[in-house]
Amino acid sequence: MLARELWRGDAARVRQALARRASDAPLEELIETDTRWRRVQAELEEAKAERNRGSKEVGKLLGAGRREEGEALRAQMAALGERIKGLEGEASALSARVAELELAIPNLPHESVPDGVDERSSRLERRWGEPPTFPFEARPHWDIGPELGIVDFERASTLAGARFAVLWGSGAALERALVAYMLDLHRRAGYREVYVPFLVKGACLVGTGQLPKFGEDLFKVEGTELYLVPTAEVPVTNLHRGEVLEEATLPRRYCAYTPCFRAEAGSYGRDVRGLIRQHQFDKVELVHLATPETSYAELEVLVAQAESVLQGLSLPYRVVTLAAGDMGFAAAKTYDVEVWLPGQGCYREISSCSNCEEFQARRADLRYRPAGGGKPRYLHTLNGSGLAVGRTLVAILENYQRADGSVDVPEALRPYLGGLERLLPEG
RNA sequence: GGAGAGGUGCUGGAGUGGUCGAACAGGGCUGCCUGCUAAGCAGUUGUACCGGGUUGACCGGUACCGGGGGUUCGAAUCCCCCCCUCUCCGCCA
Repeated sequence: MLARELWRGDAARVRQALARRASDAPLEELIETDTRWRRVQAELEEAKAERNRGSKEVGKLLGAGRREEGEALRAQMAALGERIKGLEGEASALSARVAELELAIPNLPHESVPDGVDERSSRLERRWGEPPTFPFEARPHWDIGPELGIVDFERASTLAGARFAVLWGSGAALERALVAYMLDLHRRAGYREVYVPFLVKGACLVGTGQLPKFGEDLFKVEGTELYLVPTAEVPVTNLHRGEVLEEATLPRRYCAYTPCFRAEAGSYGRDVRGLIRQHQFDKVELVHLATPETSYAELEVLVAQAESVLQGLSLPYRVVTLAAGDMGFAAAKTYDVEVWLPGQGCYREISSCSNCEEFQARRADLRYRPAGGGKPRYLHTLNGSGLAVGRTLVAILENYQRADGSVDVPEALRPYLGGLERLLPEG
């Protein structure tokens, strides 16, 4: 949510920023409705002030035994009450509409974000590692996994339909090892691990920006008001909803493992094979809460932390800055970390690290009290994957594959797998 | 799931139709006093929104006593619905 002063005071600037996003947000309707609301609100409050004065007077007159005058004024106030009721209805309808429209305006892109509306306009920041060369044709993970007997799409389909996977044996263990490895790495870097609910109220999703606009991407549990989390960003960012944190406790850096559930509406044709796009996947998430002064420095810390996971696994990757029109709803600036996938001969997103500035903080009411005292201010929220576990598994299968179909286990993971050095056909 | 109790400001805790944004106490802040600390004395101390303005000094107004609706000239106070917390019972990993 944007600060109201922003579009009330400088609509042109907001209009221009939204144009960079190629956004169809209802800014003009918002401004117009807001103007009408304020007009009615002023009228309403004036009427109420009059009634408050009159009602006090009624009490006095009746108390003083001046019955006739009191009754006359009472009747007058009753009439005024009717008018107030009408204005109230009008004002609350307009105010509700303003709130609704406000929630439909995305965050404004940071000045350092490149122009453009899709990934072709992303700006390459850096590359790390060399894509491996193979003396054979590199194969995709959807062949490698099933042949080793550790990834099973057929049985997943029997259980739940398309876009699910069953992991067997060392595949399941590898998934678990990755989660543990990532969390340990983050904890050593000073992140506080947190375990959170996998079901959340709608208010949390409004807080982070998934609702009200993107409900079709979510799974809602029938008969309840709860949603399956699409990312740990939602419960973790909402942890301090309604709180005022002391500046001395910032920045806060949290990490959390959760499964993530996404309906993937509107992505029917895309990534239909393999583990890349699933209704359910594991992810370790990083969330920072920071002051406005430090949030962009924190974004660099965050993306570096995500990168350290890939470095630890010796997986080649690159970092790009997303274009203004390619970012998520809540983000002001986003770095994508893309891992090299030999089976597909391209870099694929494995982490997305964003600074949402105060956009989510306003929605979720996350504030801090400045060190010198004074009024609470909205803090800045950041989040990033560290990393998407399923896609990391994909990257390992494809980058560590061998001619005979076996797959080496990255050194860093061996302690988590009882020293296992290589994945061989099993089952 | 069943029964009971309760939700008031930073905290404890009064208030059962008007003079209550809310007694009193604690805490915080300011000043006095003080060699320092403690104690004491005096004052002060919420948030959001709307309007005005020397545009975040200030002035006026409205709202807020768990949330929503109702009764009334007027609601923290009366009525209805909902949520949450606590205690006991049941069930359960």
